[in-house]
Amino acid sequence: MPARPPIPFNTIPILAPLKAEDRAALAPLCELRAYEKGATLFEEGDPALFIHFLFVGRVKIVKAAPDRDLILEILGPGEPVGAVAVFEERPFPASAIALEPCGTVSIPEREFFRLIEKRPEITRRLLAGLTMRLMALNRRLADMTGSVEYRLARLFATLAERLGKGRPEGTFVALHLSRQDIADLVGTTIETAIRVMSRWQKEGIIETAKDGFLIRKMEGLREIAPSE
Amino acid sequence: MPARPPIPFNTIPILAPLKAEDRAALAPLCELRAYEKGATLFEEGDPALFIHFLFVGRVKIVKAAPDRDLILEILGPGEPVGAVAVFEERPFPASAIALEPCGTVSIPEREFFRLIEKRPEITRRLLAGLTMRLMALNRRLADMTGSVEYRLARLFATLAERLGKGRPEGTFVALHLSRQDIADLVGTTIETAIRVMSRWQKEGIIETAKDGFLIRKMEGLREIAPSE
DNA sequence: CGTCTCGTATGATCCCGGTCATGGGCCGAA
DNA sequence: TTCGGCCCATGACCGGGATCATACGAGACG
Repeated sequence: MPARPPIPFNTIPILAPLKAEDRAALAPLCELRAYEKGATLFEEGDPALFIHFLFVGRVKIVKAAPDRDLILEILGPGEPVGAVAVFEERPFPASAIALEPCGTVSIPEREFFRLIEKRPEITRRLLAGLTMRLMALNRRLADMTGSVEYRLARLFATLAERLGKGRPEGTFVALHLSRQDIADLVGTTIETAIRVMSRWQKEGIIETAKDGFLIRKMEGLREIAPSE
Repeated sequence: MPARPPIPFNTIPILAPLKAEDRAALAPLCELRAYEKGATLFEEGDPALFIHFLFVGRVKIVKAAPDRDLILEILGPGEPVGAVAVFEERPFPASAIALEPCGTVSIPEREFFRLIEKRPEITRRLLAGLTMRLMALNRRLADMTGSVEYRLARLFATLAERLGKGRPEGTFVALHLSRQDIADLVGTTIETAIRVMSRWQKEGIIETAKDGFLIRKMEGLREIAPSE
């Protein structure tokens, strides 16, 4: 067996509390995987044999809706991917696709169960993570009733909040999303997404860069979608 | 101190595994509460001081959206109400309103934490419940992109699945919902909800009774909303 | 170099569904 | 009985956004 790269436990909050002995026991059972941009980690309907933990890159969780698709969430480094499916012992209810080059630690389902059996605090962390996602989903569900422009404004407001960097010209969100992605996030068509984005571009509210978005006028967004 | 009615632990799956001694310790700290139809258990923004467990009746969880309201879920006997807010130590993110006369056992937040501290299997059950709700929400979110008729068909299909009784004339769902409730569930206005419902009535698909709905043609619903 | 594909952009058209208005049945209060 | 609410129902109107069609720039590749 060739030398294996070390598992980056410390970049994964849920696994960070593991002690050295746990890590040593777990490490040989994990797989380290790399995915290119656009690659599929798993597809809706696949059996959930592994739980994946992202340590680099971002992944979108996509559910195929009757007509068009919908992006349920975007996960970043440190987050578990496909945890609920593994926990429920069901096939994945949605697909996971790499938005950027990604790396995951993938733990076989059986090992994962043994792990949470042994370490209750992991369960606690999972619980905390799930409740947060539940509340976020609740919000999104409620937001889905507004206009497309409203939903888009919300989207960029929360993106800016979660991963925006302050800059002299405005707030920069270092995440490339195609117009199609944007449309899938707010549940609309690519054309309308494009229309709103180009209008905002003209109005100097937001600007699309090669590797992300520059929000020039946060107030512009806020007056479209008064944040609560 | 007057004699207190016994706490119906056994009707609440999450609390059922408690042993006699736990129950004896917990009982004096719980409150038994009764709510009339239409009464408010708690309102969006209230501090989450109690976690409630329903043992009779049904409750709707409503979030006030920018323009109209949206019913996030409908909870029945045995289910926890407001668990996530308590767990996150935040104010309730939505309101809970009794759809029918309801009874709850309400446990003070502190006692609840002490409980899950002591009994890890309760945490497990919570986790299982949350993941199920998460998956249900995911589905609903994806469904929100379809037409109103599609969403309504989905609504009644899942209602029939969850609490429908077989009858010679069709499937009966013993749950009274006003047109406004129906509209809030699928995120539309009362008028369109009424329109679709009366058309379906004419087409002999569904019928509104005093105390619920009678679905005469499940196939009628299925061909509008092919269930996965 | 052409051309093929992919993402972006924009206009024309049409329809679902939101809004406004009106009316009817039912029930409890005066 | 009459009045005032509340819920259900139906019609007229109009606008946001989906759909269809077309076009343009950029990178990939023979």
